[in-house]
Amino acid sequence: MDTENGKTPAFDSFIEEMKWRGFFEQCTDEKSLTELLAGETTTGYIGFDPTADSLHVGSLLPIMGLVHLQNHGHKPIAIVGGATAMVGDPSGRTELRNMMTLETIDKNLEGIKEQLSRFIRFGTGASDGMMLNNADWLKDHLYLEFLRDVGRYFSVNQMLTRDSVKSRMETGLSFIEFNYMILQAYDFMVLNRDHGCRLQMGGNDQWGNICSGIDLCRRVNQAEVFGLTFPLMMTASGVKMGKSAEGAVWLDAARTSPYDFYQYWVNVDDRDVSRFLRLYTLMPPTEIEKLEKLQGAEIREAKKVLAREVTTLVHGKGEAAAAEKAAKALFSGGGDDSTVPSSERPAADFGGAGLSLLDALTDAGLMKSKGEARRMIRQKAVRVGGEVIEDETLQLTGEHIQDGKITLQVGKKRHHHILVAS
RNA sequence: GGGGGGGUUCCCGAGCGGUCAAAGGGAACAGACUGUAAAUCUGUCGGCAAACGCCUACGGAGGUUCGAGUCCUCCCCCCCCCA
Repeated sequence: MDTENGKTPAFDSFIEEMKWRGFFEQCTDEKSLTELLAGETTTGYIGFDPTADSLHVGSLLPIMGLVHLQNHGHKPIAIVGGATAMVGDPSGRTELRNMMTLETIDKNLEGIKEQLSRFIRFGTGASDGMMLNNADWLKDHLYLEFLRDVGRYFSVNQMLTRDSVKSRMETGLSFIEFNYMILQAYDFMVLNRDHGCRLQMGGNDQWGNICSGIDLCRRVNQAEVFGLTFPLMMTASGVKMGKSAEGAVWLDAARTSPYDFYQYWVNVDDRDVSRFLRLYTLMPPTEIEKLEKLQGAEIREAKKVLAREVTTLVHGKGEAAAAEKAAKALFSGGGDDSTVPSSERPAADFGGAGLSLLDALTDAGLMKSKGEARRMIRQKAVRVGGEVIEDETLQLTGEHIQDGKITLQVGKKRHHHILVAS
């Protein structure tokens, strides 16, 4: 099997690497799947929900799954669920999600495509990735036809035993959600039929849906296909992966700046570092194992490597280096701080009475409201030019400008520079 | 179709007609301690306001009351049981 990026993988097999890196949760038939992967270029897919026009850190795990698949010479397919997003997957949810309009979904698809192409090499070669929208084969079906051709293969009895359904028996499950499983199974069947896809991967909450797809492939295509699931990612503190103070951590630089993205990873819990290095970077095992040996405060070094690696994967080397520089300037002192999150204001704003600190904080996005800004000041959390401010009514004037900028800081970690345009 | 139980601030969840911006817990944020970690302790946690206070919120729309998250009517949604 050739590896097209020229590097020799540290692992002989995809499965072996997935296991070492912590991606492997369940597999439908590990032995046969291993044989398949060893013998031929295998096509595998993962579905992504276009519920927003950007993917977030939560999607990074499946993305990396596809990346590894491709690195081992196989062909990854990313399905964007244009059709299934209209239905809403009940897996892992407690209530019916809001339905999305076709226009929104279309818009979101574009953003996601763009992002995925930074991780996966798309093209027409044997192991080049493909991106497909399941609306293409789902949207024109007639109900009766679909029931007859596909619905006949599903046993309600069996569907009721699926976790995603069972767990909703108390809170309720609408018929439209109940059908999600069928649609996802149908996706797999179509991919198998039209693209020779033999493997579906996904989070462990997808197990039931994946199994349904495998059954359908066998029944309709007489094909043996496989499923592999990843563990559901929680941080050590039991929070869903990818949440920060400002909400979700996005892969889109416009939504989450590379600086904030970098900070997210530098700030992970000690207990998560090793796991994350394996899951979210492509570093070779020997290097990761070296970092895993670090103890105490040294773990910070491992976090920096983690942050740099992941930021590089998502935003590129340049942005990662800039974020690292900014972090160094802010937390270690000295260095180039030109890439710290900033905004611009005309010098005139600081003439006369000046600009109220409260407005400056809220405009910079450091605070959601002036009330919050006041509270923070009372708690001695706000610094201007490094000095703790205790006066809520402070006006920013020329005297606060140093080197053409005013530095704002909230708490230890949130920084912002107001660049004063002359 | 009939009967019963529900819809509360980010989440869970309590809430006698006034003292409810609403108990308690979680999450989150800040301060102390640290290592931009964890744990711990303390504080904060709808908006505007320096403050008095004003505004917006308890599924939706009306109503009764000096006064309603709390009572009444209608509507929407969810759960359970029966048909």
